[in-house]
Amino acid sequence: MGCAYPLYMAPNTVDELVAQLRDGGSRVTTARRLVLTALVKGASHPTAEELLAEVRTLAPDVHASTVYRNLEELERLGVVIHNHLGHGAATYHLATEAHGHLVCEVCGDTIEAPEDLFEAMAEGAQRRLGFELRPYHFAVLGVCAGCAKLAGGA
Amino acid sequence: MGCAYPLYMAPNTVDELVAQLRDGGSRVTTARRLVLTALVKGASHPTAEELLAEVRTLAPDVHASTVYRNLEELERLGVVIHNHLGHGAATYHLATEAHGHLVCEVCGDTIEAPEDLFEAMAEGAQRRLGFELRPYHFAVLGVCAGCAKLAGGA
DNA sequence: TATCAAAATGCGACCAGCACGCAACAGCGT
DNA sequence: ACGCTGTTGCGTGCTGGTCGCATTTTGATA
Repeated sequence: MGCAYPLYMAPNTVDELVAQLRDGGSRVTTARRLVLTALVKGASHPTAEELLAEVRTLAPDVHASTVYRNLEELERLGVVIHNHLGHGAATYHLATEAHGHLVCEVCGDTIEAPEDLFEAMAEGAQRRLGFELRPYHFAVLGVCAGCAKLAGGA
Repeated sequence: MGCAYPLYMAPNTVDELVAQLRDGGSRVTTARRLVLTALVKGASHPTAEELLAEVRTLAPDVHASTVYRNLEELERLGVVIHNHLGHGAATYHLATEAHGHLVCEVCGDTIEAPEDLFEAMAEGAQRRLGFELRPYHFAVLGVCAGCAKLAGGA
């Protein structure tokens, strides 16, 4: 899997991401550039389908499988990361924006977890089970403050 | 894969689970009884499909959708719980055996997490974000001791 | 023990999300 | 500008699961 490690602090313009593509030996195509553009400019946790829609606003003939394959390739190159925020489609973002997610099971809201939230657990899992946590790939679910209040009050 | 965790010896006989069904106002059918039997006697984290196969060894005509609907109903009654151990199909177990899961992204092995592993994180999420963790529904992924050793050595 | 409404089942159609094989096309080193 | 080879569009297929509907079964009541 992994190639290069995600940089800390990448300016992440489309041009720079394109350069990463070239460095990785991949070709730069219209569809690919548009996928990257959508990732840079679009909403924060887009699904493949949302990215496709975004891409199609500029290039209506791009096919869904192209987006899937591009995302796969971009992930192989360490440019993007996908994660699973509960049921349903995977979501994507730039690798430089890696972070854990807390997802509310009630309202579906996604909170980006503070860096250090997983630390104690990661340390415990490592020490006690030899298990190296990767808490970014799958979200941790629960109930957000707002929904907990509603449920408690009702 | 050996799981055999010392649960608190829940007296989950099929008969008792059937009684829970009756108490909940549901009817007791052959298919339902067989699903419960498969959950009690079968492997530790069966998917719906595996349960179906198990059920069909005794009642070959049971339909997949029946198993899905039964699992849904059993969950509604609080008899079973499903969780997601990474990609692929959901897995089911009796509600009395609720526990978190650590799943190895490399070999797919499932470790049942010690009760207290999530405590610090749950406390932190609660205090800092008002987020009430429910770490049981979705597994936390990572790399198990064996696979980490292989990767490190190689 | 027979009756009967409601619940559950079998069956197939259908859905989302995604992977894949293949022929045509296009990027880019030369 | 050429040609190798990576990429695309398109259709097809797969897994995991849901839904509508006609038929069967359950279990409360008579």
